Amino acid sequence: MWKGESVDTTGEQTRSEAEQVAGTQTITRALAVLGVLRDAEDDVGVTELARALGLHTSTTHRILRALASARYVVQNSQTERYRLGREALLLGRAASRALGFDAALPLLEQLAETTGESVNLSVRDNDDAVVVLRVESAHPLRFIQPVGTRIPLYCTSTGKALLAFGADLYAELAKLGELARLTPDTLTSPRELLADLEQTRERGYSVNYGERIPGVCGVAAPVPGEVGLAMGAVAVQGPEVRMPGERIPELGRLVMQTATAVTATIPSGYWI
Amino acid sequence: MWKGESVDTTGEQTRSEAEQVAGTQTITRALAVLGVLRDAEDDVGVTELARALGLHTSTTHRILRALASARYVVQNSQTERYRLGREALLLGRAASRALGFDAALPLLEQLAETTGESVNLSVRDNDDAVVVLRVESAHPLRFIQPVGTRIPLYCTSTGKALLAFGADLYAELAKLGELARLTPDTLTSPRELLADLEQTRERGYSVNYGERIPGVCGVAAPVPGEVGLAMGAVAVQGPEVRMPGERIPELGRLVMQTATAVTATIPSGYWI
DNA sequence: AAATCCTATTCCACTTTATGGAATGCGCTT
DNA sequence: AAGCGCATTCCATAAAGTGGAATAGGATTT
Repeated sequence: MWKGESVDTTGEQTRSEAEQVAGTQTITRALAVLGVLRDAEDDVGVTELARALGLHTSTTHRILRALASARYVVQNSQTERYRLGREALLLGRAASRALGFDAALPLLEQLAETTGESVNLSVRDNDDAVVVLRVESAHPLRFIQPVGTRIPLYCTSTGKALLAFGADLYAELAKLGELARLTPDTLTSPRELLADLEQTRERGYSVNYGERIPGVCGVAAPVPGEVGLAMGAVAVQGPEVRMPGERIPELGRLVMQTATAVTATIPSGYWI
Repeated sequence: MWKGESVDTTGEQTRSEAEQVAGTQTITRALAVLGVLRDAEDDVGVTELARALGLHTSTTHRILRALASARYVVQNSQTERYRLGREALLLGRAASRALGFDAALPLLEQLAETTGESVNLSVRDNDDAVVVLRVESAHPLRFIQPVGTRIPLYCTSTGKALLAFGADLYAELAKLGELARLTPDTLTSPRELLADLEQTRERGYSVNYGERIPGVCGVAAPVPGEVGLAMGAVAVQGPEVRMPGERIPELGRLVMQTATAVTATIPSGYWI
């Protein structure tokens, strides 16, 4: 039944995620359902959800009912489709407090005020970084990156800070694969990137000058964890016009200062 | 085994919650674990968690491993205890967006600025209300109520708005039980409360003048849902000194206006 | 310093629980 | 009017989670 000799279209891409943890299939599936809902732009139907995860509609429906009865998801009474619910919201608030992000926010706010630019805190997530906390610049022209945004490692200040101050730099570089050219300034050769990362290590902060999005710059510093490796990164981002070359060292200094301060707000013994 | 002839201390209080949804025991248990972690002040150990839920440590541990491998919880490397993790945070952000709270926030912010007082949006949750969105007053002396706070129905502006504009007023009143006297101004008789609620219905907004906490006042209006009943309430809260009697009608008008505007931001077809 | 207690964690036979094939009913399109 | 796609329900099957028991480590007590 599980091998699925009758079903041929689905049940192939799911394997890699689902087989991570043995003995807890149901929970893993439920969390996968929440994950799809999290990334969905709009409401999702049972069939659509089942297809995305390679599950049966029957199974998916049962999972959704469990989640709905706990109010982690809500069902649209008209379309019968689902989206995240109230309890998911409250869980997030509690997590923000538990992980010390509530305490880190004022530090980011101060950095945003001092520099006048958007500030965010990101952490590593598999092959990307993901924004977990942010403060927006007050300028009409500002850089926006909502919480939850996934950003590539090789062409962003945040990503380069995580790489440069993470474990196993060379292994990481080998894993990156092709460095797609996103702008004329993107570092597309491993050699160039390595040189940039070594410079980042020396300086203590990373710089991105339009390598991912033309006209957008960033300066980032690692948030040191228990063993000294980066467990996250604080970045200041804004348009090139407001971040001329001569301003970078000062921004670097400020970002490093904030990143170090953020460490103290994050409960020790954890690796977010 | 499930009846537990050997185990006698646990497994009694759990029944009521766990038996709600049939066919999804595992998920319900996992969500219950998340719920305990959500409400916990500090990190929680496996045994403690198991005891709180009437589960076996073995089961609890397996659930935690599943949640941890999806990063919904993290384990302290030193104490081996657990707390909420990064994915819980991101889920909350997505839920906030999906439920339209991101859109409602600016409306509350404007009300907070206009009135100078703390503002929150709350929804009904079983026998209480729960704060889902809030904006704090800028005053040094301000009323603070973090998101997730549970507040009683009978002695708060929010709660009275939910009661007065909810379904089945008389059934609700009967369910309330004893109206504990929290302050000299608490309405402790059903008769008084009913009169207040009827007045609330006529006015369109509810008023709490130190009925729960001495010196703290609130004015709240219902957020009308699809069928006209309150699906939530917007409240302005502050110290008595800044909210004299003659200011109440104006506050009521503003709160009603905001509450109505909030309705438009919440996706239709849902009942948060 | 040994003993005791209380942890988190692992293992594995058992059986409860989730599974998914099939069927239903509804609404929309062909 | 038939056909499709959807959410939903049912139920025999077996796979998955369960929990008793055992292990190992740390902290506190004797």
